[in-house]
Formats: sequence, structure tokens, C-alpha cells
Amino acid sequence: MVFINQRVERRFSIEIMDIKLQPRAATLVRAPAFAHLTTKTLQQLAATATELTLKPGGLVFARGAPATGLYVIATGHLVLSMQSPQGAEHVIELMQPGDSFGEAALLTGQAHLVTAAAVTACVLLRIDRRSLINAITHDREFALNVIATLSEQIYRQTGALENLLFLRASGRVARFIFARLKLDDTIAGHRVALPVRKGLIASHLNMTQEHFSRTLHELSTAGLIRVDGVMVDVIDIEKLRDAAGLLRISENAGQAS
Amino acid sequence: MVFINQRVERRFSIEIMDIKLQPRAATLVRAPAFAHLTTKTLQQLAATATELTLKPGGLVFARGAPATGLYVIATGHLVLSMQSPQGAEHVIELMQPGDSFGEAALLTGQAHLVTAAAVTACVLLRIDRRSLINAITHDREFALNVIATLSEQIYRQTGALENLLFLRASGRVARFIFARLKLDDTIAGHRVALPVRKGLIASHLNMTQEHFSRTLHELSTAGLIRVDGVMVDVIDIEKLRDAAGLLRISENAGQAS
DNA sequence: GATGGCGTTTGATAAATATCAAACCAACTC
DNA sequence: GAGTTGGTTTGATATTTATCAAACGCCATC
Repeated sequence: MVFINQRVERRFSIEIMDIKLQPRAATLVRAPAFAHLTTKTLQQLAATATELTLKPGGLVFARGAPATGLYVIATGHLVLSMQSPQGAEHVIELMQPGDSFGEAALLTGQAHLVTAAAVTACVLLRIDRRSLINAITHDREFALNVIATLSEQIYRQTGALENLLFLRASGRVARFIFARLKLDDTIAGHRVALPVRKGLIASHLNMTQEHFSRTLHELSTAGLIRVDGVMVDVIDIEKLRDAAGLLRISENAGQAS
Repeated sequence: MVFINQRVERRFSIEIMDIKLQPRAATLVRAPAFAHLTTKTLQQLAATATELTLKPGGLVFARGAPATGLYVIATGHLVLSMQSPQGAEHVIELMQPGDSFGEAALLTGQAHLVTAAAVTACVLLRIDRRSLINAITHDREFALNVIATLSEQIYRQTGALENLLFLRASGRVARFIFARLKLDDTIAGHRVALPVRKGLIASHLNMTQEHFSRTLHELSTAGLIRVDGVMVDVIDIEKLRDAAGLLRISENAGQAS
């Protein structure tokens, strides 16, 4: 069953397969939605995909634009953001290579709710609607894959709500660092690099830049972390986990009456 | 294309079809995910579905329970909620007849993130995993439907984030009332009934009961609404829309560079 | 008609977060 | 090196929201 193994380890599949894949297909394989495709479908999708190069600050699409494609990040960082009528910008998601976005708007046929913009120089792959729907209808396995990916996205979004609902500033910051910790395991020890400038992270965590700065400072003086520019060293990982107030989801399990 | 017409008008399809459907199938048809099924698939699903009756306060599942089914509400109101480790409860969603829930956890095979509990007496239909996956793999149209429904859910969830990110208490309350206005168009004029007790609504809007009460009062004295128990009369709909700070998504539409 | 429970409202106060303004700092340009 | 720019930090203050406590009102029950 394809359903189980979501949020697939992104690194190794590419190593297994990229001997025989062109670069584009190799990029696709890194995205969970495409990870388990048959080589045939994959090649087809890769063939119809178009490549997009963006300068820092470049727009992929703005809120309100009709959705015409799905995007997979090959290289670079992007942000998905919303703007309030007053012009305040809120970063909804920070995205990195291997992530895909735009599916939901594309598949519902509605306008984009968010604006997608490059933070650094980026290379994207764009798959248009026809190709996607074609692949879904002709490759049953792929359809299951898409369903699994979408479900996964809902599941994660719901989990992300926890952050906003239950945690306050320090907790959200702690959790953010904690989450980074697991991703950046390439760097030995407990050191993580903030992926984008702090203002964007603050916005992503739904607080002002100033408050974020103060919170970072607060966590420092409490001895949980040490901050040096964009580098953050985790001093006391247990306390950090604590501050993140991580919920276990395995405590009380009930069933229908 | 099935993709376009989501959030389908729930009322009339049932009137068209229920002449020849058993009650269960009729319930299913009201849920967007099942709205466009062939009668054959529908009958099959309905046949395997089990019925669930809940007293007020009854649990469907608790956070952490393994997901074993998808639920469709036939009658009654439920809430999906999360609990912080400190025991604070946050209502994630208020659900009513025709709504379905549990898909995401079911399809990812993970434990439920939320607790589902009945507020009033409820009757639910439960479709187990095997039946669902069976229907997905054997009815291509249904697979597309599921994809569309999931996309729709993501899309709405993203939209819901706006509320939390951009609006403060009064705005969220205003938006809540505004949204109700469109649902309750059966009642003539601009009068809506609060669907559940105020404490739950407050939690859903991520504020305390006290603050909700005060905000309601505030909107009253500002002349936007009039509150009488669970009934809310909208006095000045334009000002209310304003207070809700509704964003248009059609203003600036850009395209890739 | 009294009693109790539950949801709601009101008030006083505290905590969390935002805002505004200025200083700071590092990188880059002239 | 001086000046400029953009991001970050710090400080003082205002706003928003939560907390705690008490009163209130409604309804069901005895």
C-alpha cells in the first residue's frame, strides 16, 4: 500500500535512480508526490515540465492569479505568503528544494490564495494542469500517490495549527528551531542555520521581527541556545523540547461508542 | 471536469436522487466527496457503511487513536478539537450534517490529530478503510472526486489561516457571523443562530469565552449586530463585512517571470 | 417557590504582544 | 575610508488578550 510511507526520505531515492534519469526527472523524484512513480510516467511528466529560473525576489505567482501549474523546487528557497489589506505580509510557508506547491489551487481550479516568491535564486519545474490530470487518470498508482500527498499535507497543516493555537512566541520559536534540528543533521552537533532572514521567520511564526529578536535573546539567556548571526547552537536540547511544549499524540486513545 | 464544481450545493442533489436511494446512500450524497458518484459505487459504499449513533458528548475518536474510518454526518453537530498538554481545549472545527471528517488521517494511515465529539445527538455513517480504498481504486471518477475534495479542504484550510493570522478578535467574530449569514439563508432577513454554545465558538475563534462575550457586546454597541441569546441580528451588514476585513483575492494577479 | 447547575456576563488586573523610534552593525558602493 | 543600505537589536510605550473572581440568568428538578 502506497499510503503508509509518506514524507519519504528524500535523499536516497535520487541516488538510486538518477543514473538513468535526466536532471528534470531527478528533481521530480525528490518530491514526495512523485517519489514512487513508474519510470515511464516520470519520464513523461519530466518531458512536459518546463523549467523556471527566478532571481531573488522574483514572483512565481501572486495571490489571485489563476492556478495553471504545479511547481517543484529544484534549487533555492521560496516563501508562500499572504498580504493583509493593510499591506502586512505574512509568510505562510518557507519552502526548499524538493518541496512542491500549487497543487491545491490547481486541482480545485481556483485562484491562488497565496503569493509565491523567490527568496534566493531558484530553479523550479512547472507541470501544467493537463499533464498532471493526464498522469492522474492514466496511472492509478500515481493517483493514489497524489491522494496520499494531499492527505499528508492536510495532516501536516492541521498539526501546524497546534503551533498557532497552543504555543506562544517562545514556544513557536523553540519548535521552529527544534524542527530545523532534524533537517540539518548534516551539520554535526546541534547547530542549525536559519534558512532565510529573520524577519521572514518571524512572520512565519506569526510575530513581529522585534518580538522574534527578543525571544531569541530570551532563549539565549535561559541557556537553551546560543545565537550568532544566522547560526543557532542548541545548548540544552531537552529544555528546548520542553519549551516547544511538544504534544505526544499517543497518550489517550479512545474509540467510538 | 470534475475538478471545478467543488463545495457543491448540498441541498438539491439529494432531492434529485433520493427517490431511488436508501437513506444511507442519501446521506452520502450530501457530502461533497460523494456527490458525483455513480449510483453503483454509491450503493456499494452505502452497503458497507455502518451507522453510528451518539449521545451529546459522545466520542467518535480521540486524538491519538488509529484512524480506521471516514465519517459522514447524517444528523447533529460535532466538534473536532485538540487539547493542549495543560488541558486547554481548542475547537478546530464545528461540523454539521453533510460534512465528512477523518479522511486525512485515514489515508495517511496515521493516528488522529484531533478528537471528534458530539455536541448534540448525532447519527454518523462510517466507511472503513478497505471499502474506501476499494472504491478509489475501482472507480476512477471517485478517485478524482477524492482528490478534488482533499484539494478543496487544503484550500479552505489555507483560507482559514487568514483569520488567525490577520484578524484580531473582533474581526474573527465578525467573519464568523458573516460566514453564518450565508449558510442560514433559510431564515429570512439577516438573522443567524449560533450553532453551539458560545464557549465552543470562542474556542473555535481562538479566544476565551470572556473575550468573545465582550467582543459580541462591542459589536453590538457599535451598531453592527444585535444579540439576543443565541440569536444574532445583523444590523449593518456593510460595516460587518468591513470589520471582518475580508480580503479580495482578485486584486493583483501576477504571473511567473 | 427554593435549589442547584451550567452557561454567560461583568469587572479588575496581569500577561503577552505590537508599535514606534532610535541605535546598531555588517556588507556593499563610491 | 566615508557613506549608504538593509537587516537586526534595543528601549519605551500602547494595545490586545488572558486570567481570576464574582455576579447573573436561565432552566430543570425537587
